[in-house]
Amino acid sequence: MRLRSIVAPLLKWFAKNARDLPWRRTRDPYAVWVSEIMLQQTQVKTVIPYWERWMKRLPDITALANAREDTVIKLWEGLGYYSRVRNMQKAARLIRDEHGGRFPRDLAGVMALPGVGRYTGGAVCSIAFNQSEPIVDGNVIRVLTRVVGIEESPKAKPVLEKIWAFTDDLVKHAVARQQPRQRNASAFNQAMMELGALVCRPRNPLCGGCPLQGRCTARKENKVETIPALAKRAAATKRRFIGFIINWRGKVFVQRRPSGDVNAGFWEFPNWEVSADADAAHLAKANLPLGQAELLCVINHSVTRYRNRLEMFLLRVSRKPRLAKLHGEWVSLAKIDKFPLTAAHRKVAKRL
DNA sequence: GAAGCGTGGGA
DNA sequence: TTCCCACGCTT
Repeated sequence: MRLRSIVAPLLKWFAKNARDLPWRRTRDPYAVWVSEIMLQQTQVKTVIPYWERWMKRLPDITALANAREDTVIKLWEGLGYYSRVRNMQKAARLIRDEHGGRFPRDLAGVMALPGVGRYTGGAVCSIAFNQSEPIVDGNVIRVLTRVVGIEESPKAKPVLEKIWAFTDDLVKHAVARQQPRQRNASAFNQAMMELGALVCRPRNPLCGGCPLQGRCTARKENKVETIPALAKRAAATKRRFIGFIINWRGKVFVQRRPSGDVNAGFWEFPNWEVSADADAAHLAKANLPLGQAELLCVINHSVTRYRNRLEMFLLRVSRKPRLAKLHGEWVSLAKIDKFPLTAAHRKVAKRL
């Protein structure tokens, strides 16, 4: 197939242009897996310090499996998608208990871990073990739709399956032609993603520096700006929250989100959702003591399709209030940094 | 303000 | 079984 002719120039380009990223200096499947989970949701620049801190504190499966949940969650604070970090610890415990602590070595075994799907399974198997498993992420989709000139939306199932079939063929071709001591399944998969990240960017791609420019249909037909076809986005919903910093003798009250909830295990200041158009009278009826509180700040915080507005009030009390219905702790401001807070509440804490 | 991004749970 | 969307933060 003609598409196979992209493999050689791509590998050559990658050998010269690959970024020196910390997780590229290891083939430890645990380290690769940690980096892949972090990279699913966050850009490289942000992930680097998180990955380095994580690997220092939890250098292997055993360390992660045996760590306290608080420790693990704290290491993830600020990355978002917190169910993934809980899945990672579940996976580590599963490896400890069911696999004798040894990371699974095949695609089915890796994909059986919670939080690992087709992409991450293929990434770990190709990058850590150099197995010729294909991977398709946003970068690969962009590179291939452009090179091949696919104008239909890659969200459509048959289109996506076609892209998986292309990469599957390409990674096997890359391995078939590899020289001894080369790691071409690893290099090919990373090269596709690296090209998407550095050259074949979503906007303003650097076609002039692309090793595939002579083979790219989108470039030839002047469709680089319209391929891949964008999906229409769901409308955002506005939500409004009222929260309190209850300050008693220099300590503030924080509560832990229960397991099963969004952001389970994270801490936050007491807060409630109120209707978007609630005014002071409505809030008074809800028994919220706004009268004695001063507005500290308003945090606008976007989460997936929600535009959240969090109004935080400062309430100073001289007697320790009985907050029987709220399960939480009084912490001094100096110690608030030790608690994993959700992003919006971390912003609030920074204003204190 | 819009776009980007894998997995998994529920429709 | 297949499809849709929640999940969170950054640029």
